[in-house]
Amino acid sequence: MVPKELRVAQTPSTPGAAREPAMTDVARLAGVSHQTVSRVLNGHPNVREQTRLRVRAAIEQLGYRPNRAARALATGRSQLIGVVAQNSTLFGPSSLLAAFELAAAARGFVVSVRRVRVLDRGSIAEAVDHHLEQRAAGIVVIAPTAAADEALAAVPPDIPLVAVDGDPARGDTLVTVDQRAGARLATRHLLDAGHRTVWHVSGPSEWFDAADRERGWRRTLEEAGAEVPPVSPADWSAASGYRAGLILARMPEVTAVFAANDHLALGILRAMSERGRAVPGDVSVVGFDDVPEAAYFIPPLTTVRPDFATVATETLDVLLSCMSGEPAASTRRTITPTLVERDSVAAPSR
Amino acid sequence: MVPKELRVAQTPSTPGAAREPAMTDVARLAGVSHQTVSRVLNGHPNVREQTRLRVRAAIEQLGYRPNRAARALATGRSQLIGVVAQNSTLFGPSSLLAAFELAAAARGFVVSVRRVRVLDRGSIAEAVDHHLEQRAAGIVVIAPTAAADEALAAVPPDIPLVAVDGDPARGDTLVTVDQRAGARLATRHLLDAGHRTVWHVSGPSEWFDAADRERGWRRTLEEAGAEVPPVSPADWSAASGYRAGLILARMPEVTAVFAANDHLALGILRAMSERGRAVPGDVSVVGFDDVPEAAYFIPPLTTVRPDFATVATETLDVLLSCMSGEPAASTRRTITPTLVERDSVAAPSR
DNA sequence: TGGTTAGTTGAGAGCGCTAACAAAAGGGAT
DNA sequence: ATCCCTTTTGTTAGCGCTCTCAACTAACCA
Repeated sequence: MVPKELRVAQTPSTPGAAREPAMTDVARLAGVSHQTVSRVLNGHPNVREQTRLRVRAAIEQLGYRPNRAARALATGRSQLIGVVAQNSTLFGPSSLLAAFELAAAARGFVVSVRRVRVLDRGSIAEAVDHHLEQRAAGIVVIAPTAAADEALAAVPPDIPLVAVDGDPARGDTLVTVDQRAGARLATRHLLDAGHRTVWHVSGPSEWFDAADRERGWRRTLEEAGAEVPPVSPADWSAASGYRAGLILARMPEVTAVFAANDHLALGILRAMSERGRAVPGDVSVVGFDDVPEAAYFIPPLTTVRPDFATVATETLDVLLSCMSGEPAASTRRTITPTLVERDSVAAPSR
Repeated sequence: MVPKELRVAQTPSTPGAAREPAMTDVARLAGVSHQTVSRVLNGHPNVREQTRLRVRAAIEQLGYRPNRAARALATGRSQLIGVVAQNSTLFGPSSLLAAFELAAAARGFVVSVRRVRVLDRGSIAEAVDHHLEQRAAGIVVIAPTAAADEALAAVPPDIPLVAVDGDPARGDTLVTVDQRAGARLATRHLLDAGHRTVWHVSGPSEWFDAADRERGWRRTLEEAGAEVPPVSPADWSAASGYRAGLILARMPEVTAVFAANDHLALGILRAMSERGRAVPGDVSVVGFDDVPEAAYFIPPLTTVRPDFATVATETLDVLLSCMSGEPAASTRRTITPTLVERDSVAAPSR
């Protein structure tokens, strides 16, 4: 049953090198041409069942794996998706990234991540360039700042590119969390609890998501006819939330705070606790992100949850449809977050 | 100054296709052979300065980028490092991953990450196989469980492979945080504060790091002649820390707890607070990892900090030395963590 | 002046695969 | 049996790069 070429195929002509089996080795063993092997591998329909089986057996026996580099070279396109992300362990970006990698792998893509230290124009451009050099089939940029968006303008338009949480004003492909809706949810919730107004500790203003959360908060307040207090600027860290919280804690008129993310909220919680202001008794707090630990803050934090897994799959979806060259399909997706109610919100004491 | 072939090079023979410039295009424009271009690109020494400049100018002008797939095919090896990691947003693994990606990029490597949902043998094997198919130059596995380690045994020995936080009993290349030393630091610290003994809330026992932290804690207690209380088993989550904490909080004899990570500690902190046991007044708590928010827990958490950036660079270092085929160099590295003292530890009240 | 060397460049083959075409091999219907 | 059509298989030519080896140049010493 097994062809006689067997021994030949197992011992390559260069005995010392012991190179990986190539397609021709499989072909020889199966007694077919390398092209037939290629057809079997790529699921080409016109191959006789018997032949297909023989080829599969040969592949199995030799432990053959196709060489992706050769395939990429021959076809001119790779199965590689390049991702540009920022070097942070922030919950949002990293869970998004993880979810994306998983989703891409499930669809047979390789993902190569390039981290950038800072989100400036040069770094982003360098990272994108790197992916272009790899002949990436598509590029995903998770970099929600204006500088990043500028860098994206320089990318040749023929390569599929999706920005995640980029400039909402951006024309082309974009997948975003509806930050404004999330902020509205949080602010509305506090207002509905009876608070006269809501204070805001914001993220770094150069981030689109921070800016949009602030905008959503402001708009909601205005619509409700509530006073719009000055925002407390911060970055995303618990440390800056703590600093902002220390000030807010001294102001008796502050009864409700919307923090731009959960870590900021954690810092605020601690500042309040230190200054003897009870949460939610004296001050109500709402966060954003729903980090897994938020339910175990003191008190458990009411927060806004964006579904990162959905963002990831939608991103892949958009990218794939761009890659298959159907730009007609909707190239913008917006994911609306939900409110998770816990114990950090109550009616004001007065 | 500019050669006359300029126009020819700019308009490729197939006007419609407008393909990316290849090495021969550069060569034509610079008036040299493609081989010389290759030499310039690879920093080969024997190229006349004038020629080098001419080639560089042509590269610049055409916006040429070398095709990595072609290079990989020709040389038989890629500049790609495959990473197998688990699909989690746990602080340790994800900061390690980020640091590694950054370090690898700095050394000119592409890193491709393959996430696995569960750390069982099959998943790990599949992920490793995937990287093998890519002809990865090296593989890094961040999967600290026994099942993962078994899967690694099946990898052909000629491909450089480094396990991070793998089985300490493992023979070959391995980079680990010295979990035992960290646990000792934490336990010792609590003992030194005057506690009769220290209770432990552990991570999932199939993780090597969890097992090792427990082992370090137990050993330290034994050496000090202290009673070894039963461990409270948990996973890494704040939720399970909370559940364990609820029980510990009911036991008056519990005055000191060492949690296997900071999120567990957070859950414990909350359980204590809920049951009216003051930290550190009634109970002292120490965590592990030093997540950025730990300083803003209530109270700020004393914890053990493993330096993930160092783990990442060491990992790359070991991998690179394996790849250059010098197995003589130390293939095992151990990173010793440090204790970060904050406010969650005090002397027992009695 | 020739011969020897080192430095510099070019020509050609081949890495492992796919794409396009060409050639067999199997059915009916005539 | 002949023709045509469909299905299956083989042949050939690249993809863009690196490698090996040969060829050319210039410089040096005898």
